[in-house]
Amino acid sequence: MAVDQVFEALASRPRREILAYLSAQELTAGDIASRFEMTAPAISRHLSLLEAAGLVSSERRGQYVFYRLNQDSLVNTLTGFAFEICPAAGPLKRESRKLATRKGKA
Amino acid sequence: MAVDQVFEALASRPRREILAYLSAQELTAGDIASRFEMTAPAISRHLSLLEAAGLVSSERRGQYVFYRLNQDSLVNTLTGFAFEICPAAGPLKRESRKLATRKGKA
DNA sequence: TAGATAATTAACTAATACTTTAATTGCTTA
DNA sequence: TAAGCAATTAAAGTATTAGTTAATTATCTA
Repeated sequence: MAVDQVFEALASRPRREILAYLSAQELTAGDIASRFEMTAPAISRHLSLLEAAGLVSSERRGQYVFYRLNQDSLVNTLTGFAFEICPAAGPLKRESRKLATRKGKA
Repeated sequence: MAVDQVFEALASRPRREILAYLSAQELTAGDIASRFEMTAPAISRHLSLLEAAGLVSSERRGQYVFYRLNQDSLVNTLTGFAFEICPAAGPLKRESRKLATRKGKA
């Protein structure tokens, strides 16, 4: 099950920070590495893990490898799990109401 | 930040299964242990970790210690993170629509 | 083609996490 | 108070993870 890999991938602050960086824009492996106090190989491993979990995708363009976030994968897994554990409770419902409202306004 | 502990806690299949069991009803440590092929001390450690992360609460009643799920804590953290990474995207929005619809019907 | 840059893989070390058995604590009841 | 069950804590071993440096692969450019 991919859920295992996703939660494993998320159990690391630097990996979650990488996802946050990628939420704004796609970045090269080097771009990402430069944002951390860690060597490039270490970042490369984190990226492999995130990709294996299906949370990011990579594409080589010339010398560079660009990484981008797979939003759906992340959101599907997290909300899927949240709904499994507590079907329709609390803050998520509130969030949804907010979203629904915004949609109504748009 | 509690987020670290929550994601750490979720990075374990048995711990996620414990949460799933607790989503239906509160259970004693022994009840939970009996559902796994693992010794009681091992389960006890998993429970401690879940409690430290704020995902469950425990209460001793006589000989027994009852555990229950802290739904809000789980949902808050997961949706908080999901929204941080992708503000209003995809399946969560769909989920919310579904919820909003159900609410309309109720 | 040779040299330089980007990125990954390999090999190794250090730190963490998981599980087990054994010992301990808390509560109940005969 | 002693015996017994529930649960946790302690101690110890094993395995996994995260990080480093060194070597390798891929691409670009002079």
